[in-house]
Amino acid sequence: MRLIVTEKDSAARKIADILGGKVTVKEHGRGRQKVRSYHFGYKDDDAVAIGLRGHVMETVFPNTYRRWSLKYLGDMIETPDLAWVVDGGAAGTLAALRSVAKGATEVVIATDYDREGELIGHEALEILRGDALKRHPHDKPEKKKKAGAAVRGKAAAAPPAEPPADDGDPRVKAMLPAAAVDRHIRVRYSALTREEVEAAFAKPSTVDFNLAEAAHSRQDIDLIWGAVLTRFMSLAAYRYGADYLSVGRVQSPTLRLVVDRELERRAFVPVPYWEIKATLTRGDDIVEVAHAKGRFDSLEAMETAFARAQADTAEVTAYKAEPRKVAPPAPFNTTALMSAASGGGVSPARAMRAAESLYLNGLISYPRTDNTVYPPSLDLRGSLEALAGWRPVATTAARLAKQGRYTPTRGKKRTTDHPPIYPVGVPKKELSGDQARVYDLVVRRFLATLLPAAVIEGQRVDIRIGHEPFLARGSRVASPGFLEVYEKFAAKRDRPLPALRPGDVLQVRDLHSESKETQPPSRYGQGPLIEKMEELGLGTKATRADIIQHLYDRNYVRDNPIEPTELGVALITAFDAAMKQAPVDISSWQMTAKLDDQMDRISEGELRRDEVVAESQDMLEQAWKLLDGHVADIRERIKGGVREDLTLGECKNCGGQVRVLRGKTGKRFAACVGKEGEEPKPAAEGERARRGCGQTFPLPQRGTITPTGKTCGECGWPEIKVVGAGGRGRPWVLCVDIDCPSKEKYRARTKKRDA
DNA sequence: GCAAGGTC
Repeated sequence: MRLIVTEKDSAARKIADILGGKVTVKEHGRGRQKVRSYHFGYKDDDAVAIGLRGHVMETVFPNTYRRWSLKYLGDMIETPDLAWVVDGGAAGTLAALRSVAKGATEVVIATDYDREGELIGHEALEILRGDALKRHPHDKPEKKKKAGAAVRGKAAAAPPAEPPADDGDPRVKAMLPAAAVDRHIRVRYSALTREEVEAAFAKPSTVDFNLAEAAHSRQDIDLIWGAVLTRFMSLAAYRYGADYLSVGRVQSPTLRLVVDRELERRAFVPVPYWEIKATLTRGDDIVEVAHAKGRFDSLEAMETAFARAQADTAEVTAYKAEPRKVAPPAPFNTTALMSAASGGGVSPARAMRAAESLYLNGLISYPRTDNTVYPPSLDLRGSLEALAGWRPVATTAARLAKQGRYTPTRGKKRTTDHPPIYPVGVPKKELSGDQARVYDLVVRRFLATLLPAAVIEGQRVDIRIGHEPFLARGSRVASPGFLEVYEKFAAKRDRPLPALRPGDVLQVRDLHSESKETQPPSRYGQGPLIEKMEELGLGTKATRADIIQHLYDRNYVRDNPIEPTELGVALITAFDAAMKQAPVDISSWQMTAKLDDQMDRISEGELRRDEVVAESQDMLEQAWKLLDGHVADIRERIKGGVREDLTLGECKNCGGQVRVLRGKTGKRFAACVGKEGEEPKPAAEGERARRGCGQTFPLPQRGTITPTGKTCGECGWPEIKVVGAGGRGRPWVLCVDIDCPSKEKYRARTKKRDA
């Protein structure tokens, strides 16, 4: 019997469908832990395909390091004593694997065709062979659990097939004879099409253990760095428990991008400039023109030109129209889809969730991919024929389906992991919310990649007013091409000028100058940030949206476009201050670039995992020593940052600071805490001495509260902005004064509704 | 209570 192990259930099912005639599905376990296996006949033998759920092993520290203490950090760096063990959450999967592996004579590793897929394949072999550790070898065996005891987490649902008793052997019991595992076969496919899967099985190979080691080194380094620096920062700043300060190879450089941009904005000095604009008419035609020079750097130069442009009429001196081709966009990979969705108001984290549901419902292909080139094996026509049944794009899809050949666009990234994201089905019921938006986007992008370029006529008219040159630009869609379905930019591209010819005369309706200032660089939106991360190699297709979400959850950033909190700024600037003498790349993206380079060398057999991890430990040791010499500074910066994040503005009564505090029940409220350095007032009997004038206000209990820096026009108390978690929803601006007259209308409305 | 990477 052949045992085929894939990385996910959908791949196991698809492979069974392609290779087998009749497929029998068996279910193992219950509820969320349910695992399916697919049984079929293949080449005169039985076969079973089963999907793991991603990684089934993980890197862990021994329990001796469980306690958070600064005195362990040196040991954690120098002798991390990491072990590679079975992931506790994978118990259900492994029980199912054990049950279907029984009697297998051949093992086929069919995990994803990328670096992590290779490691997952290696994990499966370790477990099947009985080499995998159940727990860290230096940890004591866990005590037997009482039968029927309620245990939280995934492990609880493990069926009894995996013996719960610890017989002292730290290894998982072998599922197959070593010989059968050793002569395993590795198949590699980049799309789950008949053509590719059959070709993969016809050209078997073996697991690339060097490539798997490369991924394994990343796990080790990420854990050591993450654990040591997270503990150091948290302990340095006295932020324990739920408020810990996380640090990581990917999250910290990502935070740095946001913080650096904010610091640039703060350092920005605006430069004034002027523009001259005019409105011209001819009958019903209106033309808005601007001085041909664009920006005037000096007021004098602008005024001179303005004086020379005094006239009642304007004359067209030239008119040019040039067609240019606008190429259709490349197929969607994860980043491009996230970015496009973000532009349409769906955050990357939400878009990813919606895409996941669409994929599980058979509407789009696998949503985690780097690829932007359709593999030739893809059934483009099949998708088009299906889309011909989806009303919003039916005519375009039907027309394309009849076409003989396709020359789809190609992006720069061509990878082996999965095909680009494209529609594979049509919804039976109408979709709603994020899913509707993401599906619509995927469908339109797909059709766009198969449609011809758009032809846009760019227009420019030169006009003289008085003695000065002016101009206006316009554009006209000459041939819509892909814009037929991908109209995102079409509106902007169809702003034609009226028909004008040299010598035409127009009336000057208005001539005015505008005084402006150069603008600081703008904050990152979630879409552009995810693109920047991809460009720098930070995170992966599957993790970038989560990493950004994590920065929100840790209160390092807020709002959208993304703004760092003072805590986020303090964390990054504290690092930098400590690293001044001897910079170590601990919070920069170059650290990842270097790791990538070393992983490539491991996969080529030039370096070993332990060498790369050892080098990384040396680097961390240097960084830690520098940080350790700056504990007090780091503490002060972070405390200051947090205090600033909680300070809403000035108290109208006494000029003190209004700050967010938490009550005994955990509810937050705003209170005047007095001026900086103010002495606490003598306390009444049985009460604590307090600073400030005693003024308090209730606050909304949900969302992130940020001061706007302004005061309310009606009541004079500080104004705040409340934004949902993760930058979701529309920000709500209000003043802290609950009795402010500006709230009358709102209150009247809600009262009526509640009544 | 730590990371990032898979997947649900």
